[in-house]
Amino acid sequence: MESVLRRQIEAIVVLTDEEFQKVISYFGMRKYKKNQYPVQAGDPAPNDFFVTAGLIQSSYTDEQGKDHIVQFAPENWWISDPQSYHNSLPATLNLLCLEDTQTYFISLENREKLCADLHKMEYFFRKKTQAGYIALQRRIISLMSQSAKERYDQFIQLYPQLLQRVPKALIASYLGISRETLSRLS
Amino acid sequence: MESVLRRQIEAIVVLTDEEFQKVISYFGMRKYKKNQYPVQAGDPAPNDFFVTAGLIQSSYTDEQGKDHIVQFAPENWWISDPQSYHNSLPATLNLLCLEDTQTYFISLENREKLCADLHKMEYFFRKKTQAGYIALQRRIISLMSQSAKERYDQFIQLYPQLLQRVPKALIASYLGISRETLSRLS
DNA sequence: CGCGCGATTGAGTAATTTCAAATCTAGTGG
DNA sequence: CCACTAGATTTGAAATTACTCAATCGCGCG
Repeated sequence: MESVLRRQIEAIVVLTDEEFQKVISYFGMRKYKKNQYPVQAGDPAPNDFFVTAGLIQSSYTDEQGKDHIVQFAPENWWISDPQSYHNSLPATLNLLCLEDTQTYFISLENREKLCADLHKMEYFFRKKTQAGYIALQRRIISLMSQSAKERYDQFIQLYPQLLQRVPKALIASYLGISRETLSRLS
Repeated sequence: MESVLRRQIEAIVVLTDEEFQKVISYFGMRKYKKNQYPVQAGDPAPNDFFVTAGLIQSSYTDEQGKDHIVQFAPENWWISDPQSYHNSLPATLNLLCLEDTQTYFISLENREKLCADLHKMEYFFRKKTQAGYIALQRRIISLMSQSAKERYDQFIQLYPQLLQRVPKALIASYLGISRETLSRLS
């Protein structure tokens, strides 16, 4: 399963075996059962997770108690509460496993050490965050310019595999619409 | 005006005078008049702009011809079409100067050279992009969980100075609501 | 068989949009 | 100093979109 992480990194920077051993030494590995919470709002959120198997979601619970899905992270995705993680603040999001899940995780401290230690990894994280930034900007534009149906159709195009794995109510929440409205989209 | 850029960078990494001279050598400087377009959709978008004076907005024009403001960049802000910039693709956004504006800009090629040349600057850009990612995630949560009025109130809290400088119709567009609706929020 | 979860359907309601018209305001030239 | 204009903002009224609440349906599993 380390190989999944290695493949992810080597899509951006090539590593020698020794370098990858160094990289992996900064990570921890942890498995979760379905319905476990890797991070709970209010608690510390010291880790950024790379999912090698299973599925995690992050969500925000608003003042009215309504849940809003921020992200789904199946295999090969990274997930955290970035605000809490990067600023060492209590979590504002919940991370919840929607399936039995295996993760490699890295603390902020170790991430910084790793970046200082191996310049390639600083490049990797810079590129990865850039790509994430672009994706979020596209999502904002989508929320502002597209109807519920258009957003749903786009979601199907982008993440067909998630349709099978995630209850529609959660997809609706991710898209910013009610489960009933999503159900009525033909 | 270089000093504005230097202050921005030194909020994150400390530079010697020689290091800053090296940094600035990778940037260009350019002034724009109000209503000029530093980037136009369809054209190349080879530069990331740091605004030292004035105000630039980025916006997306949808299929119905409706404009959606993605970002405002007053002094001390960075702005670009990140998707086009980082992937060397034709612009999908427009950057428009809302005031006479002075910028320092850097091409993707120079940014990469600078990061390779001066490790501190790779750190700077990594941290900067991280902060941007967090801000966008907060904006997504805001769009999904808050009413028009709540978003407007939050905008006033976050950017009181922009209220004076930007027409309400553009703020409405940034918030994802119509100008009429914003006008009706007391 | 019956439970429980997820998905659907119906009806009424709330928020926001659209289109149109009116009003306000700052800057300009006479 | 005033009239005028262009841009910005506000207001009104109808239409649309999506939400909420409630009830029903479907189905896999013990």
